[in-house]
Amino acid sequence: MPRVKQFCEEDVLKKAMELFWEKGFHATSMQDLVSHLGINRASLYDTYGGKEELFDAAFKHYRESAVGWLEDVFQSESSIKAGFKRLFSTAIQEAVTDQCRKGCFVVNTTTELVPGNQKIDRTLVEHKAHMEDLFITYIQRGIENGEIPAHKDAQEIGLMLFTLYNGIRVVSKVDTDTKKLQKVVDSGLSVLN
Amino acid sequence: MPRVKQFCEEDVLKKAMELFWEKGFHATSMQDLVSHLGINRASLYDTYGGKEELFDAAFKHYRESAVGWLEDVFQSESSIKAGFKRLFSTAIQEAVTDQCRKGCFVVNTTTELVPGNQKIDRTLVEHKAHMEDLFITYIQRGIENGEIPAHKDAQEIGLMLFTLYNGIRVVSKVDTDTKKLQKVVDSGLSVLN
DNA sequence: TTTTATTTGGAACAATCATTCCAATATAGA
DNA sequence: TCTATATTGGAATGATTGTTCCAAATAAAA
Repeated sequence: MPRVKQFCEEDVLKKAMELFWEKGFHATSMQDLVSHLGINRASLYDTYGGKEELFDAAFKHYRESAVGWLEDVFQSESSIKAGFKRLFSTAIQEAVTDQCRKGCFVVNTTTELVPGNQKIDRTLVEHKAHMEDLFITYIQRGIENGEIPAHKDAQEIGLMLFTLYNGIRVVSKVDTDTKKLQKVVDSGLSVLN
Repeated sequence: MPRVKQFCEEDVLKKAMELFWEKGFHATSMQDLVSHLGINRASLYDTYGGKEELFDAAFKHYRESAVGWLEDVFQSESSIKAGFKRLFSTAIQEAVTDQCRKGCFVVNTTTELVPGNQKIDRTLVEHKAHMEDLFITYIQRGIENGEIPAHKDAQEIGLMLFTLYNGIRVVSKVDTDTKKLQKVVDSGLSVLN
């Protein structure tokens, strides 16, 4: 009768996420996954269907935790500028620290799989819209409470900072010079003044 | 005795570049290349050695034409701001026009193959340094001739605009809304004032 | 314990991968 | 012409791809 999975699906997704994140969809083989997930090949197909579905699940896991974390940051920081500073400095620290140089899973997937199947395309469009909305709404809040000059265009600045964020995830894969990356952030955030 | 290639190597490189650019290294098969380059499989191996060497050659072809084009733009435009505007608006137009949504070959390669073999890593580091130098020197020129306020930090702005440029190449693969992309550019270029 | 559901290891599959080889053909210079 | 080099089509290589299947083992529910 009703039964419970004997392996921890969260752990499997986490490890699958790491693999796809580091090597990309095409360069990650099912053999890689079977070797590292700690789950049998048959169970893997039984649970997820196939490589593409497993990728979708792992990618979704990444996006949800990334968005959740960002919402936390934007909600918990005392000022709008502090929120953005923490967002960017975390990205820099992640890039400098991570030995694998994985970068951002969303950016990697965008450049590898777009344009691909419609499902991935739609997912990325929706995710981008959600992220932009978070950025813009957050800036709007800063304008309303007087932290950011009222004449500023929240959408314009929000879109720019989101784009810059994506750029940082790219360039920091090649060059992890913290000082240079910090200059990029300083210059970018100057639009908030 | 000395002999001349019977196929045009420039055309072959161009077509190989298009394929690798669009689909990436791993997703492009030798069969794809043989089918589209108009050159025989044996000749291909005879001339380049293998898939990786062919990729290197095609990637080099891209970088050289891209850098050459950028140098032209920066040299020919009347003002520094006009130079950057043309750089960015060309990127936007390319993103909006291209049905394949190829994006930027350098960005795609960075996210797909870093960290990979040392050769690619070194190539990307050198290319980034070269591009940043072009950006920074160009801004420095604007400061010296009075177009850009003297108190501005050329390196800081140059690094930021280069990073933003990379970001645009990413986000424009997902969303080709010209107005939004133009806002990103406007906001980014505001640091020159 | 018996029953039912889940996981396992491993074999097997057909397809595709990058690469090599070769005999035949074509093209150039002598 | 003759000779040397290039290019061709196609077969063959061995490795790896994603996927399916199955009998044995394991674990939970009855």
